[in-house]
Amino acid sequence: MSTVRTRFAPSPTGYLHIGGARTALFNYLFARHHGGKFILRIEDTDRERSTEEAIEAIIQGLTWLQLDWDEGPYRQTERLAIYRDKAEWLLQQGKAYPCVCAPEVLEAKRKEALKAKRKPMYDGTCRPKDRSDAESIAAALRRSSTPFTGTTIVEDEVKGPVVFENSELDDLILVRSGGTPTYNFCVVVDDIDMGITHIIRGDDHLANTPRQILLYDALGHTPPQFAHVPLILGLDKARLSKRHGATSVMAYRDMGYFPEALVNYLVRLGWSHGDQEIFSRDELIEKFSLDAVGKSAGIFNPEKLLWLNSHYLRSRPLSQLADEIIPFIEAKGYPKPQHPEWLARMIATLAERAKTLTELVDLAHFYLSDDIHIEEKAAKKFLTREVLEPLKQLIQKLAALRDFNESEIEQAFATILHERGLPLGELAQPVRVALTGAAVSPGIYEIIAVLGKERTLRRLNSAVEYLQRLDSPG
RNA sequence: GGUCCCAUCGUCUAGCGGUUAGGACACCGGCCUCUCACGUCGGUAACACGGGUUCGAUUCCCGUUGGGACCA
Repeated sequence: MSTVRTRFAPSPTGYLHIGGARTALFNYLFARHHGGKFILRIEDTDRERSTEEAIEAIIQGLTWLQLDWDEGPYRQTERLAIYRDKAEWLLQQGKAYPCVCAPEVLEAKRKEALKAKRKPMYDGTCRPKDRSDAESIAAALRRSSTPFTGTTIVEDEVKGPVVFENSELDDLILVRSGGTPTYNFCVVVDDIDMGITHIIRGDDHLANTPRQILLYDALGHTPPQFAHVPLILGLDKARLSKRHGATSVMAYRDMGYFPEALVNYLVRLGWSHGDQEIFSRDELIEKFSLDAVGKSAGIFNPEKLLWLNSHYLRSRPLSQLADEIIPFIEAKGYPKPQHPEWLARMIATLAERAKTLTELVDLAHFYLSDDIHIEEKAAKKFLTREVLEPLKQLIQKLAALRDFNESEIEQAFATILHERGLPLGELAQPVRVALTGAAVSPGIYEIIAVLGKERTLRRLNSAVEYLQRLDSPG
């Protein structure tokens, strides 16, 4: 019995982006579903573009999403000897040959082919006509085993069988003249070496797959199962990239998103399970399968992600939110609240109104700071002469409360309203403006209770002063 | 340009020959209500086009169109 082994193999040229994260997620879920292993491999043979920071960033992203891997990170740059050995072996087997064509010559031929509207393919100049002996491996190596006829079929788990004419495939470069192995060669060698059973990757790799299959043959191995998942597109239907806004996974963390929400969003972009929208991690592992992965590319929809995030925000335990919100409070420059319990009470009034942690902090401004700004429009509409007396009365009543809790506060309001024959709105709105600076906020009693007697009275008193100034012109 | 992939509401999708074409996000309205939000009820909105196959096509096949990817 062969256990399932999948891998995520990013090249460390930048942060972990949305598309990569989904590929990693699918690999992770598939492995977990089958009780197999999920392997992380860093494809850093392109030394020009690979950086240590990028490796760190990718690891950080995967960690944040809790896509934990079982092996690795392996690094291709640590495996160069293996590629060299394999190349040598292919050479000895007569399945590869040295190619000494000068890059300029190849380039010229390519341009010529393009001009003549022919497919730019290697013309096989260095291909051994008979059984010429391989001299130097220092020259670029090309695989010579590409058949001229027949077809190579990719039996894809997502796309179904995809047929390629072998005549369309040319001999590909295995090792460059400088001695560095090429991408296609390394992937195959690594996937064989690491016992990968299922290659789940973006469908931008589909066109490379037939050549890779031929390489598996040359190396004497059966190819693994392939599953090419569609790419994620931006709003303009072009492949998702930086110009479509935030594409870095960590940027979403910084914007106050939860990893659960991002995972839930990404998994549903291209995969479905009937009508279900919300999935716990365990459910995903239980239900994920490749045959429910769609064939067509999906457009990244930030609004749905936002909705999912608000869902997770609302269903999160308050104590956890109180914990998670602190860095966001500090990032906005507010003093760090000293009492987690109070913070939890504050969040309780706000949670269903916020979609992200960042938004939660913004909505909490009047709790977090006493330096509140009263919106002019709101003041004009609600802080009018008529409310001066009711406001004064409210201050008295609130000041007299022993238990400053919601029901006591509500009682105080009720008494005043009853005595004066006022509807609640006529007192609640002015108080709301006085306490928060705006005409929109959580329920008035909860605000007052959370703010506490002292801060409430201070703000109500300044509102009274403001109203008295209105009354004494000049 | 060549090769390959793809095509259901604006978006993500269900559908696997016979459905009033379902759900979700977004949008619009009602209800709830101290504002906002949540919640709830309802609404607008899709099978790209043309040929076949079939008693019957959203579904199967072939084209067209459109989009995407790879090749440099």
